[in-house]
Amino acid sequence: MTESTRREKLRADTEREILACARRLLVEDGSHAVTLRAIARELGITAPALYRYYDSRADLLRHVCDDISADLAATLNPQLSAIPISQPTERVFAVCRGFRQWALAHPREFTLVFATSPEETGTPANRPAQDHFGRVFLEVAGPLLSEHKIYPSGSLDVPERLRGELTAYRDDLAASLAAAGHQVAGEKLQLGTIYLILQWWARMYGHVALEVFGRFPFAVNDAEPLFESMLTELASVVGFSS
Amino acid sequence: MTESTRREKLRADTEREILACARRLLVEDGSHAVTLRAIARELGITAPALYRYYDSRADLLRHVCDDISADLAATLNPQLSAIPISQPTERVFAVCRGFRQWALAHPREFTLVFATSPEETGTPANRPAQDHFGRVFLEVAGPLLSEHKIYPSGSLDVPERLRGELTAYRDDLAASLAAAGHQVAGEKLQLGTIYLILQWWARMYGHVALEVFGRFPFAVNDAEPLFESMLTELASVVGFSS
DNA sequence: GCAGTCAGTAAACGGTGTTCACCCACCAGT
DNA sequence: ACTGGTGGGTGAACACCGTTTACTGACTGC
Repeated sequence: MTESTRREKLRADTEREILACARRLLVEDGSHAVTLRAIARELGITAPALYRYYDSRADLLRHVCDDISADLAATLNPQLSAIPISQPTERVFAVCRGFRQWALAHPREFTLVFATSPEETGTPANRPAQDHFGRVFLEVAGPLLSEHKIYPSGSLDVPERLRGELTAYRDDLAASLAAAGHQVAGEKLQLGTIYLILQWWARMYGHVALEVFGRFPFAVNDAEPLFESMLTELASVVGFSS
Repeated sequence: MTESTRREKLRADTEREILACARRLLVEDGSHAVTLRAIARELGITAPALYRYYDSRADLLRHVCDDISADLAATLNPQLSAIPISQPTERVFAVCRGFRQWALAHPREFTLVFATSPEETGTPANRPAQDHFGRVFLEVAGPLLSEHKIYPSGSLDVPERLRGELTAYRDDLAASLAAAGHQVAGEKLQLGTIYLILQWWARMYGHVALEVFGRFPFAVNDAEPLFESMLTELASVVGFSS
């Protein structure tokens, strides 16, 4: 952002150019087409020059991932702002629908960011990667679920073995929400809430991934009704009729 | 199976050797290591010789996929046979648990078969690929859900726009079940049942994929309780307490 | 025995990621 | 204004890769 010297400005420029070119190649021809030589060719430089900017192809792909998830968050946030905070359910729905729409419209980006095993890109455990989206999702789902402090309707207790990890995550989430301005009364974020968020995320992820990959057990031409009914069902689990 | 001539026997042998070698490379070093030259090197032949067996690397990978899902089915079926047909719920649970266990024990195989976008492997739309598993799952879930002819507890009607596709799939499934010996009274396979199976599959897939990829929104060391509670919840949706 | 089939080979083409030595425009300091 | 260093970019090279081509040579069916 704050490039003072002339050199730094130029460097930042070509860095942006590299990422943009990589994204274009990814979108148009798939991740296998994101090639150091292809990028260099397009920028009018040679492949080894790219090593001044990234340690390796894997490193470059990792940055492309970050770039993509930042874009995803930038797409979701405006849709979110259009819905008043007083309608948290609608906000969560907006995020979910937005995520699905984005994934369908950007299948290759989705695949790279959300459906590539960490080892393929050489991702070291906990990259921020999809965290940009995770934050958006959690910052919406968190308030929704915490403000109405609802336990799963099924009266499910949180499995004993999960309590420890869920507790750690609750603290992490609470801190992140506080840092973002949202004030959530600490105790309102119950473990059951965290538990629900996890299940919600797994379910939405499953649907979207299957739809993007066309891996439903039979050819589904239009999975939107399936998605919508999942949303209303999820909402009803939390205690809303939609 | 039935190789009559000597030549055919030899050919089938080296074909098995190729697949075995490819699988080993996949498991040990990831799919990027499954290389025609590496396979040839290991078999003591040269790379172009492999073209006598497969049209291309993509074609070979496709056969590896089939090999893997056949193995998956072979792993699941015995676990299944150990549970009497009179306990369909336990049978479905066994398949689900077996699938998760297999995926965790074979992350790279899982990734290749279940989480690779069709275009990467050049898969032409509807490969049997994961169908081997799909069949096992459906042949268990189908009877369970049809015999007890339960609608989703949430009283959800099947979305109008899905009825057509669900109907087509019901007929397909019924035919496949009949072919496998299971006799399912046609009308018992209600659309709501098919609908449930779809959601069940999406949910299980989502959980397993997230777990294999380590993409839960926070570091979950042991997701088994999460998985188990999902199973009991799914069962309760169908009307059983477990 | 002969002709044909077919697994396997060698060589080549164009592509890849990555490393190395080098060049040279620019910038800071005297 | 000269100088020395920093750093973006180059060219050649290495070791791979998938794939095609023309060719060999052993086995097979007649």
